[in-house]
Amino acid sequence: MQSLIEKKCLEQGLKMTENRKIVANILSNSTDHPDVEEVYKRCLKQNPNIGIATVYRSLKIFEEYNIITKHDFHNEGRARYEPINDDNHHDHLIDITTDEVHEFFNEELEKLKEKVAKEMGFELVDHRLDLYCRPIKK
Amino acid sequence: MQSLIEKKCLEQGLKMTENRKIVANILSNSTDHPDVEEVYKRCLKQNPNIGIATVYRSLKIFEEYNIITKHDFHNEGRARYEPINDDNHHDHLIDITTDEVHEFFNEELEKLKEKVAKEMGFELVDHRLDLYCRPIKK
DNA sequence: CTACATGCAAAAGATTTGCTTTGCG
DNA sequence: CGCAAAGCAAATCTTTTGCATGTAG
Repeated sequence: MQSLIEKKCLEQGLKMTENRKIVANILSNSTDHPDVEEVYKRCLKQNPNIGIATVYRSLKIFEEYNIITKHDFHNEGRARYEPINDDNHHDHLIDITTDEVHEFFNEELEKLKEKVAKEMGFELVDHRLDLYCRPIKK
Repeated sequence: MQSLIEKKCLEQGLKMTENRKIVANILSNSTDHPDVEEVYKRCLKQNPNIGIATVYRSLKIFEEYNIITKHDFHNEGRARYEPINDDNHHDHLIDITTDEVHEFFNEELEKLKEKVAKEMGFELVDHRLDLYCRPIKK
């Protein structure tokens, strides 16, 4: 069955090789914002011959076509990826005690971002909000 | 005259060597979020013998002591720094046509961040909001 | 069939580290 | 004086690239 990412690639006219399908499917089925090394490891299970350069190249292309997006939470020095889902924009809340990433969406927050940009004379093209938090102890 | 960063270092009991003073002063007097290479270049004017490793080490220490903060706008693969000024928290609006970084502060936005975190059962420790924008043409 | 994707290894860029010397407190 | 800082070069880590070969459209 064809993943959403794969579908978007085809719409954009990207050549769908075996490797690109694998990378696309892995990202489509991930909810944990994996880094490149992790994506590579998961790819190896489906194609033991894939090179990490191919993984880097695939991710870069998908990103250029706005099919996936890159993150650098906590400036950890290594990129993490997640699929872009147009009707599911969200921000991130990172639990600093576990490094777990939670997604959230707040309409009011979104409107406010637009408003601030407009007030400063800009049109909002993209944005990134990360909240680094500690769980409230009972 | 002693910079704010230098003062904070002393408060924390950090050893203030000539090089640390130089790095501290440069950052205190910068408003442009310079990257390490740029900080290094500015240091060289005051001490032609300083090594880039020293600049990296100083920045890292200042960051650990919460005296400065690191950014990775646009995932450009290279860290940028700015001083932390407790009574001057702000977010960033990046003009994608020029890469200029504008700072802004919006009380409502700040409150909303806290509120969202609390609703999810977390205490907000740190946060990062970057708006990537295009100037509105008249 | 042809242009583009791939694998591999080497290169590049950013940052860190080991070791010896220097200098702050 | 003693321990942490600095300089230099080598090491490390992540990402990119050159080149010969394979493959989707």
